[in-house]
Amino acid sequence: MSDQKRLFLVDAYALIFRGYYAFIKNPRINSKGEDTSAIMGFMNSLLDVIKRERPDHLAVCFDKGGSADRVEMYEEYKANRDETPEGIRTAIPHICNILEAMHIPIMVKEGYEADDVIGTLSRQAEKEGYKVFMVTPDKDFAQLVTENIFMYKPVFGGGYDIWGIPEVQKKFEVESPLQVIDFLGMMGDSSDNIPGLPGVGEKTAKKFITQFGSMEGLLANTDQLKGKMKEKVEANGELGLLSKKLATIMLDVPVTFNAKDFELDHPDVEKVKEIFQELEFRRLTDNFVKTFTSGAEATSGLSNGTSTSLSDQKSSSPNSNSSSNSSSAGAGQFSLFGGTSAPLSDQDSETSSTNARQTIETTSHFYQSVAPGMATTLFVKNLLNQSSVCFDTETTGLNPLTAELVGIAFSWEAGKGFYIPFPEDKNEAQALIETLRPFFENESIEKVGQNLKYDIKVLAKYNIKVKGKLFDTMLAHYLINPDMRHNMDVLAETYLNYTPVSITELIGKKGKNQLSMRDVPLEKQTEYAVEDADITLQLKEHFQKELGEADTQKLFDDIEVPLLRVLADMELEGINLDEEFLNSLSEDLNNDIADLEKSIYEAAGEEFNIGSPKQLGVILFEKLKLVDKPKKTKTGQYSTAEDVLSYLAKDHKIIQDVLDYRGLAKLKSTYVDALPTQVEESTGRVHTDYMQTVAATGRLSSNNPNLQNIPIRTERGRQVRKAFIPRDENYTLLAADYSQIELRIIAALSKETTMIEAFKNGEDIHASTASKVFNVPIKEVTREQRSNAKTVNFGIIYGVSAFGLSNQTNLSRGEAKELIDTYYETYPKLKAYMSAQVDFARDNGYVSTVLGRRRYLKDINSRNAVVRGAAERNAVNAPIQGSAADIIKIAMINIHQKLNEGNYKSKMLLQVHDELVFDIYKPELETLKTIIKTEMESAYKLEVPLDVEMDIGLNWLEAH
DNA sequence: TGCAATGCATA
DNA sequence: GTATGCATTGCAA
Repeated sequence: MSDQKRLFLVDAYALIFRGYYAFIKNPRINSKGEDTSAIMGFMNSLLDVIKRERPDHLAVCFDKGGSADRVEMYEEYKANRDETPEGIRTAIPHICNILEAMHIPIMVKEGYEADDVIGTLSRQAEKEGYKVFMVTPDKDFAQLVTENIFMYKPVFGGGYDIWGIPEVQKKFEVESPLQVIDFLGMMGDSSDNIPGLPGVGEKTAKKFITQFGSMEGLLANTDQLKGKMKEKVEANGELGLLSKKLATIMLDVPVTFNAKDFELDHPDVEKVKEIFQELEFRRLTDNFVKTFTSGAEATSGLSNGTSTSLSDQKSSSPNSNSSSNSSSAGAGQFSLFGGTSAPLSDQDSETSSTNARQTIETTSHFYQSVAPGMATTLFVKNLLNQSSVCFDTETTGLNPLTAELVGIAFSWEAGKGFYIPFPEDKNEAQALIETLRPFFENESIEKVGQNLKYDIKVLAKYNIKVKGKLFDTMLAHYLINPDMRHNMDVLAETYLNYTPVSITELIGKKGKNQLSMRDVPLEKQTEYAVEDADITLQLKEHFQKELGEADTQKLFDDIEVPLLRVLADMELEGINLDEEFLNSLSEDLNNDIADLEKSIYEAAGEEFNIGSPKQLGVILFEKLKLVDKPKKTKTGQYSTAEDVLSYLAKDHKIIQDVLDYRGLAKLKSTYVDALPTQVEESTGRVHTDYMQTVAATGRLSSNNPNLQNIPIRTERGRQVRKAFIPRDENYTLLAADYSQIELRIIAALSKETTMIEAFKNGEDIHASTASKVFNVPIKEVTREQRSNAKTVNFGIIYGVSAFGLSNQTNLSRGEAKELIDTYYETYPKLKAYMSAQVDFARDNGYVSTVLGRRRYLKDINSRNAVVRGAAERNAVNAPIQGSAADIIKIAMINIHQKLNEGNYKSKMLLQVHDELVFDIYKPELETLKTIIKTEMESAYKLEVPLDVEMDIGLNWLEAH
């Protein structure tokens, strides 16, 4: 019924708080020093609701004097609320004045909360045939929802959710909104200090509601519960019922809904303007006047007209502001580009006398969109005459497998660029990209971009191969300074003193209301996209010089840029996942986790959240007092980290159970349950994203999902690897990994002949080390000796200390020190090499890998021993880890090339630091085994041979 | 909602 | 002791 009268009831404090905190980082202070954030925030929300909904009836409800009844029931009710912030207390009188001037009724009742007032009024209005909307972000109100009463819930980033019965049912997993009370009662609410049932959180509460329907139902049927949970609930029945009462919104407050009073009529505009002016609200005054004068249609119509004519004016005379008398073909064609052109700023707006960063507003530029048809044809012709062009694709999302092209920006001259918008229709878009194919596939035009891997992947989906020389500014900067971040905004600010238009300005913050680039007006798209291309081009000029200075140029041309194409192919390829297998694994884990949970609760004597280190610490060390002097973390919590607990595990079953629980829970949530959700719908495979510029040592990293940390150490964990399977029955997985590559590198670099010989003779390096440091024949080395030697071998790579070593072994600090000393005596050159690295870093401020990849260590001369120590360990580790990364990158590039040249069906799928995984087409197996092994082992020549182990199998576990 | 702290998976 | 990414909890904004 569209003619049903609508009443809006506004939860004042909730909106005031929300508004206040929205400005918390940047509070609104007027010239009198008053903090007006809360008023501003609240008025914005109120006007927004009025403008959107044009309610017939509206009232604003406040709390007064807290809830006497609730405090009587439970003296700690809301006791942990902080005092109302100053900025909010001072706002209240102003808000009341404004509401009065707006002729909006203020509903309060001493001794009741706004919830109760709203609850009561909404029920009364419903009886009189109204549709009621409760304007509040507070989920507790869900209990009041009926067929005619709705929640009108503001969401972050703008807009509202309307919760009716179906939404509440879904959200809380209840049948009736009234069960929300039971839900809140069970789970409790820390902000209102409603205790709830101990040990019951959101998940358990939902389970109980489904099972028993209500708090009373639960309490009457505790015989159906088992173990500790049963005791716990039985013992706390009273508390449960009390919590439920506290959570219940009252419906019998002595207030009356009087339709006449609640009518939203014409406000005293002058009075409101006066108050706003006093508070120094300019925008809000305009907003208010627009909302309440001529009506919405007229207002928005007017503003549209204005903005259109404005932009017309600007685009009509683009050349007047164009930065340079652009050379060549470009200039002559402007008149043909019938599309919109981004506005150009006039320099007159007194640009920075300060050091303020330049922006699009303060810089002269010529950015233009190119219209379809003849203009585009001419544009492409011009494009093909260039020798180096920067381009940047704009798409509908971040996932290149699903993202559609919205436009492509081009720039080949600083301050100038063009934008080709793409139609939404797939066929038309494909037709348009075909006209650009000659450019992208031209071998002799250099392509410049920021994070080209992304653009290349997007274009690959349109069957476009990007050929020719590449210059990726992100990669360039990664080599110039690997420790910094490399996103374009930061680079522009650092190197060009320029702040680009932010993406959030265009499409909003991420979340519900984020727009797609497609929804952005063409003019804005053009500005944003061309600016990116322009800036990237300018950054290239900057970085090109810096690259030339060291081996960095070679690293860039021979390693990182070629690798970018390899990674793009691997990511597009993805890997096949056996989802059914993971699902069954998940069920097994579930059962085992439940068993452990039960056993832990029994030992603890109560239920708690095992996943919370905080709660666990209290149970273990305060309640059970398992240790005299528990170790604390730096924040003062009890440490429940693995190494601490495993030390205690043999004495206390509960600790072993906790460790097992953690292991299984981690396994389930991070791998078994998460991986199937990462399968890409369009390909049916899992596509990780390799980050080429995050690891300061030169390694790759993998995310969404991370396929470089799939478990292998524990029996249970490694089962996950069974889920990674070949493409189909014609394929098999092959894993090839470098054996001991880091130790081989350190042996070679240090020229430690003893160790080099051991590698040359193909000895078990850890046993060999043990035999030497413990002075026993290699055949007589014990398991423990080998294990300790292994730990030291690895420790060396990381920069050992006696402390660290004794922590990792069963050796005492003294024994550890002795072992390290003997180790250095055995391998004196190794020791010398390490010192030399540190000295080099001290003198030069950096260390480098075999290929000259640098890592700068600014703390190497720090007076702080801890900080300096860390830098010294980096000085030792970075060349080792980084050289290994260099070597496998070379191997990847060469193998990729061989696979392409030979037109093999087999594909390289994954890289895990020292391992490569392939989908091998069975008929190609023998040939490729040779190629892969050869390429990996000969990727880089060291004095120590590189050794690669390979295996094949029906899944990644078997292949390893 | 977003962030810090904690813990844990890999090489 | 090196290098990462991510799930969860609990609190702040």
